[in-house]
Amino acid sequence: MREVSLLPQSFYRRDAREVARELLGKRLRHGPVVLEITEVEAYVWPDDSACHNRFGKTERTAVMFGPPGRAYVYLCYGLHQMLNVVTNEVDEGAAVLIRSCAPVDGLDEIEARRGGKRGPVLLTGPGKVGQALGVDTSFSGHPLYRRGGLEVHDGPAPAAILAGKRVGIDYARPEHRDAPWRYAIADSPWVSQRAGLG
DNA sequence: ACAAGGATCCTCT
DNA sequence: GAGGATCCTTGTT
Repeated sequence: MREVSLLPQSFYRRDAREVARELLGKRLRHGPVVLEITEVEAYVWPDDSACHNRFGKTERTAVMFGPPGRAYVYLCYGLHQMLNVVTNEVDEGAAVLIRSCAPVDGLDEIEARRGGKRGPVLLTGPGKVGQALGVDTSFSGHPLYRRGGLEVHDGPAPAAILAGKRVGIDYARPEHRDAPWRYAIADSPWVSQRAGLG
């Protein structure tokens, strides 16, 4: 790929919604696989009844309350590895969920990990991103701003961004369930559940 | 120690 | 559009 251009830890030390919007177009890299981030969701501090921080700091969510710029990976429905990026200051539990990506490099590896599938179905959904990238809960706490292993690099800013409601959080209070904290690159085919984005 | 439910994906209809 | 897979985290007893 191009020049090494890791995002600094300071990039992540602010509100999750701001980090989420700016992560669009950036690159996730893990070994031969390089992905462009195309869709994200912000889970914010301090008041968000959809966020895992709603029970306070627990064993699982402790990394969310730690330093920004680290991975927060958790298991969903017993089988999906969900990759998040920790934001905000220490002791503030917030993160950005990576929902969809587009392939940049390592397509053979991506397709192999995704069962030989082709096209947008490869990477449009958070469980798919985790599988294609080859991450699991053992990556939780891994610093993304240092070289080695899973990394986040700079990338071209998108021309236009769409926002909409977050997906799969019907249990949250209305003001959080309906908040437009999901962001995607406009006109990208690599976006899940396009309905609801505007 | 237990029961409940989940920031999803795939297959089939 | 509906349902099952699959197991960990959490709150409660």
